[in-house]
Amino acid sequence: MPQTYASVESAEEKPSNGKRTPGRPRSEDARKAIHRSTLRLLQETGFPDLSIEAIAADADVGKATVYRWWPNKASLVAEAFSRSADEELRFPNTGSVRDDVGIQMKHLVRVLRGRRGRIVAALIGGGQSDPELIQAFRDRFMMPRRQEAYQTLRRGISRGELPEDLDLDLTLDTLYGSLYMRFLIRQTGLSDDYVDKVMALVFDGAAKRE
Amino acid sequence: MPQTYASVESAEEKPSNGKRTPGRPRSEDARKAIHRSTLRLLQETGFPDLSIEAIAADADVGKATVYRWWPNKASLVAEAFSRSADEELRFPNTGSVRDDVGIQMKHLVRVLRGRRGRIVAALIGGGQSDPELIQAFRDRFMMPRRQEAYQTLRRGISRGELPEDLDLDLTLDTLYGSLYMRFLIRQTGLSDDYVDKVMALVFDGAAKRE
Amino acid sequence: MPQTYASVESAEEKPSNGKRTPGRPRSEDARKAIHRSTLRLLQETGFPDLSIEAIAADADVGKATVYRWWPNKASLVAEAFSRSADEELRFPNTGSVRDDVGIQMKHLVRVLRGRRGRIVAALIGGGQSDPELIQAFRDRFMMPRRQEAYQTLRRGISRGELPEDLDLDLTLDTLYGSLYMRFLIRQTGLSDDYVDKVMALVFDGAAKRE
Amino acid sequence: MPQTYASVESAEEKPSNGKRTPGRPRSEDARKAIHRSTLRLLQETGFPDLSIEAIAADADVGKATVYRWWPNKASLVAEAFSRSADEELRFPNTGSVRDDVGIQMKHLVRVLRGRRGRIVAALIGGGQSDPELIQAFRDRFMMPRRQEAYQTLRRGISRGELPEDLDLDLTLDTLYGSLYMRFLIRQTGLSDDYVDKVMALVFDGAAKRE
DNA sequence: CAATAATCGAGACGGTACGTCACGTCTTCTT
DNA sequence: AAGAAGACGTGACGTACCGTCTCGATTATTG
Repeated sequence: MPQTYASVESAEEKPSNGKRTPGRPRSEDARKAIHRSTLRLLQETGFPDLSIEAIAADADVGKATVYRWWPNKASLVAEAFSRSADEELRFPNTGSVRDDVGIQMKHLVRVLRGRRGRIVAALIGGGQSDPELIQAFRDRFMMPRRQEAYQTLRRGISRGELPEDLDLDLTLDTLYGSLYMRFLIRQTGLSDDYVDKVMALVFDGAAKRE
Repeated sequence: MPQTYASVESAEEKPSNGKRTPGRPRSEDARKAIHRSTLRLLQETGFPDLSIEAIAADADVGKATVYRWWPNKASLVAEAFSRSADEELRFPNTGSVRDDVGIQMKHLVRVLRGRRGRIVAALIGGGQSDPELIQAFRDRFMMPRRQEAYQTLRRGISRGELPEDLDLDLTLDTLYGSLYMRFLIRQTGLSDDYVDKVMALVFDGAAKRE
Repeated sequence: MPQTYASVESAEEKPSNGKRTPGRPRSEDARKAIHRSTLRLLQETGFPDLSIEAIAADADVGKATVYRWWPNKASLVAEAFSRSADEELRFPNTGSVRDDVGIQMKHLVRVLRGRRGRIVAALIGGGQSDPELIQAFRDRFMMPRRQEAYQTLRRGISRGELPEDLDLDLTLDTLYGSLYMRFLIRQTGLSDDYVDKVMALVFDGAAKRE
Repeated sequence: MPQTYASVESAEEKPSNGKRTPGRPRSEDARKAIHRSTLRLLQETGFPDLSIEAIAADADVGKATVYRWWPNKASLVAEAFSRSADEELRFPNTGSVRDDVGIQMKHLVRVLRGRRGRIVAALIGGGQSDPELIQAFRDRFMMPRRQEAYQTLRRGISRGELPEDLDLDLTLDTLYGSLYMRFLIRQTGLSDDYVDKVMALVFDGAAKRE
């Protein structure tokens, strides 16, 4: 059966050796309709109230078709989300680390405050009780961006804007953790202005300079 | 009806104006047994798989008794958790802001990594699709601690350790956001050592000093 | 406890020996209100959907007050109904058996077709699965009338209108069974005209006279 | 949806127009097991104490399967009963109306006094507060027999045993009403001998012949 | 006049069954 | 072989009543 976890972690399904598998091929229409319905219903109801029954009905698809290709709700949501992943969260390269990171953080703020924010919240929220879901979120959404973030910070180091021994993960977890704190828990005060203040705090420090 | 959310946000149930409410009084035994079973089953199964059916059975209580006093699973968990809320997360007063905050953060790290961490994760996770639950978490768990945090930071300001114009919420969201980033999303690297490094980063800044 | 079956079969509760029992006496208001609510709700919902919860609420009475005085729903309904029993179903004495019985049967038809018919149907219907209820119906409603019917038929015999060896129960069961057949099962065609035709059939016979 | 009352009144379920309905077909095993359990439990407990929960458990069937096909307990019982309906209540053709009707009435007496009597009582009793149930009883149990009864009486008319203007429904309601009076209300005295006496009374009349 | 006693209303209690919903699996015909 | 359709057994949902209980308050008789 193809619904092993490989299909969640990588989008590879084809054996890609000349021969095609016999029988009716998988329907691309069904796959797309399921993704579309998943994302739409996820925004409306949140992860725990999202039912596969409803997805199948909404996508005009048999329930068995969903179960044939995805082992559980989490992997379906993770895949649907990552397919809709955006180019708008790429890091720019302006010549200034602070600008590069600040610009990207503001893009993220826009995403989180928009309608896709509900999906991100659903993924992280659902992930608290579903290890595979949070894993998928990390692998498919967070890590690709973090790779770029590393490069951006390293450019800053090589330009002398940041110290050579800077702990990249620590820095990024603190910068973005500040955003997620307001997004997930405080659920208020998440704005471009806040990004500027977080940047200033983390780069310059809270303590009084002597 | 007592099952409004007021009863979750404040522990006040008694009208306490001379007259008692008529009818058989609420059973304290039942309330305690329900709390106990809730916390126990929550650790065993996680929030989404926690069923009120199971709680009632485990507590030797009628299902209706649960529904009579709590409008949903979320509020029940929130209340049960906050009743077990800890003295161990108080802020000390050592004479140094950095020490005070650092010590408290390390206590929090210990809680999050321990068995009560599952409950915190369940509350924040469940709260992503239940506004009342995250509200309850903020009001009952987070805010009491934050009040102490404000005082601790203000002591630091008055002692000259921190600048007078310090944005308290910004500072705290960044410090604790860094922890929650690793607790909720990265799910790794949460340690006393990490607390020290976050403290150093936020207080002294990431940027190279001239 | 006073709720033995004596209290259903006879309305006698008072010991009626000079001494009154100590303590607060039973409330007549409550008893009447319960009877009233019982009959009203019985018409609205039928016996199986009649709940003691609803009766108590409707009568502004504690549930325990109902349970204190009646052992079950059946006895409550039977008593409430028999208290409302009518003078309008007495047998007249016109000098003709056929007239006497016909007039009474037409009165019964009017009762069955009216709003009290629902109660009779509820009693007989409920009695099919509750021996005490059908027993109460027989004892309290049917038998008092049948006693009068016997006398009416016997008057007819002594006047020579009916044969001396007439089986009274057989005759009455057939006359009234014909009505109840249309009331309970066929639920149509129950009218004064039908009474006349039943009378003619039973008194004169269906077979062709030679 | 198939669970309309049409499916109770007529046994027709198949559309039987060339095409089958799509999807997994209804399980005949489940249907039979539910019927069997219904009849068995009905005899044991009576209609009001018969729970669909218990039927489903006894039949090793999901509760939803019961609710999918029957709108309520009443229709389930009615259908289960009518499926077990008997050939033993057919009218014979002996050449004498009185014999034909008498024989059939005695068969009915045997049914009512036997274990299937409880079911008949449950149907008529339950039907007093459920119009659809009594309707189903009439349509499925009573009317088929009454059609035969009409023919039997008409044979008697054509043979000159009965007058040409005989009111068939009146006659049958009176004959059978007499039996049901003793079955439903008096709950005593229902015997073959009683049938003979009812026959004599209704055919020859109660009044004294001149 | 106080003490005693049974009632009253109110309403919470542990239960049971309700009828619904979604689960994940299955069985059919069609593509 | 995959598709849709939809029935299947399972089990939790939240609700309604069951009959019992525990309250304070009320209303009588008894000492």
